[in-house]
Amino acid sequence: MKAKFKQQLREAGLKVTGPRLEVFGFLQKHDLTTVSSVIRECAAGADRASVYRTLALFRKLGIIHDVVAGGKRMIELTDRFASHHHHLSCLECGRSETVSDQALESDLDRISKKNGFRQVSHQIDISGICARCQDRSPR
Amino acid sequence: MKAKFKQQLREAGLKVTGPRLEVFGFLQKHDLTTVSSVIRECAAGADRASVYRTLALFRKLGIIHDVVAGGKRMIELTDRFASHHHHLSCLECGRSETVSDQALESDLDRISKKNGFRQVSHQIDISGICARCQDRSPR
DNA sequence: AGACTAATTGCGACTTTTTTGCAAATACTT
DNA sequence: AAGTATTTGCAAAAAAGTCGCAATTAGTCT
Repeated sequence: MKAKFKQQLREAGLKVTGPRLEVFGFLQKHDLTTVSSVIRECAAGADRASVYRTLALFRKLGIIHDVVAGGKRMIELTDRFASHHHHLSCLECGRSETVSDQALESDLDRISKKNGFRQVSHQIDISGICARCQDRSPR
Repeated sequence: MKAKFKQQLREAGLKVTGPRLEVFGFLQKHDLTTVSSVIRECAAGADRASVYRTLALFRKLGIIHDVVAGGKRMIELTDRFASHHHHLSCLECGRSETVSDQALESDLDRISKKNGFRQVSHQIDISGICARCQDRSPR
């Protein structure tokens, strides 16, 4: 996966640099994360400004995308660098579970086609209370 | 709809004020919008700080929620004040179309149940190229 | 209608987040 | 190993969001 990443950069005439590897590595370890986490955790290997520039670049290259999970803005690797999935976000504990569902995917395709839309990507976030939190504070 | 809004405020012991009406009215007119648009367009009737406070309040009261459309962070009225729907966002022209689909909704219910999740809300964004933009710049 | 009171506003100062210019450093080519 | 275009870190600036507080206002009670 890291090889594919390097290849994509080189094919675009871009350099494989320390900050880019650092940020990419972090994103691989923490699939769903925030900009401020990346800044904080990559501080040793990448200046704040470089993190912003790197994230902007990754976005443009389709390496990451922005999503909302549990009402908060997050970033994560796109399907090319992580398996396609969606999120169930718990509003109480903040954790996000990952789901994949074929029927869901077909519906989204059908809807896109019906509207003459050429789909590039999609994202789904289900917010609610996870099983564990329901047990802990029953209602 | 505006009556229901006023009622909700009063029932919560909150006042119906100029800024709140102004912001609510703007949100009704521009379903999918951004914080900065609200600030800009409501400047006459609400100070920047009041807009932030008002939006925070609306969020807490479940009057608005944050969504991502076409990769950008937007806000819109929740289902109670606008009919439930999702978005097809064009990455080229930036416009968003609205869709409702029952099969999709059932999928989300099924997925939530399967994971023991008590669903509170969900959001979907399909990003791509709309029919019009495909015609204009064919590929 | 007028007075009372708690909620809300606008303002300005402030913090946080994001962007930008530029000289120095670095990755890649030859 | 040198050459070059890209990228980085830094510092400064712009943009976005927050907060305290005195003044104002909506709703209530007479």
